[in-house]
Amino acid sequence: MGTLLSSIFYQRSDVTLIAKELLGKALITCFDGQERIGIITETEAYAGITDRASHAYGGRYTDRTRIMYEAGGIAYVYLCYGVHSLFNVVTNVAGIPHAVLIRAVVLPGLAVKASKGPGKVSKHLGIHYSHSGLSLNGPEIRIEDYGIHPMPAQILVSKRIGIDYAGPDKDLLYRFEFPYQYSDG
DNA sequence: CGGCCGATCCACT
DNA sequence: GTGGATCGGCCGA
Repeated sequence: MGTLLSSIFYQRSDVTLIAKELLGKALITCFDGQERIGIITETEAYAGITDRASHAYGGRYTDRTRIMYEAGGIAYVYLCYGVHSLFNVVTNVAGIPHAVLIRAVVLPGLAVKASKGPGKVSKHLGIHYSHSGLSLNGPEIRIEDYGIHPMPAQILVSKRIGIDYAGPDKDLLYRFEFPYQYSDG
């Protein structure tokens, strides 16, 4: 049905551009033989070591964050508030820890049900923080282009959520929404 | 090793 | 609008 995204797509340097271009793409998971699809409708960009909202701010390199330093095209998933697994797309080349948080998808299988909130996205797609590091071009997780491409004017731009600790960077306009309504065809 | 805190969500007021 | 749940990760001692 769709076409996989190339490593070139993920490894570009403009993380906000990639965050916008991920809108409308299909995030597909297959765990326990069950395939689930979500069309991405909301993203946030996290711009690496200079971004106070990023886990990699200041070059922080730990067992958890080292995934972000790998080459773009893999998943960075981490546990938030001891409850929620939050799913990110790692971007840029190896050594530059950029990432895009997927905040919302629409789920064709649930008849136009939206899944808003990054914790719910992972819950509905069966993603767990133990999946951090998996390829986005593999049997468990993949992202495809289904030919859904929002016009720039359709994309809502705003501040990121839940990062009030990030000082001046909390006001960066790094959140992107595409008010897409799924319908058959 | 202990303590603090979070890229959230839900129930309740 | 507010507060509690809940626990791995991070940092300081």
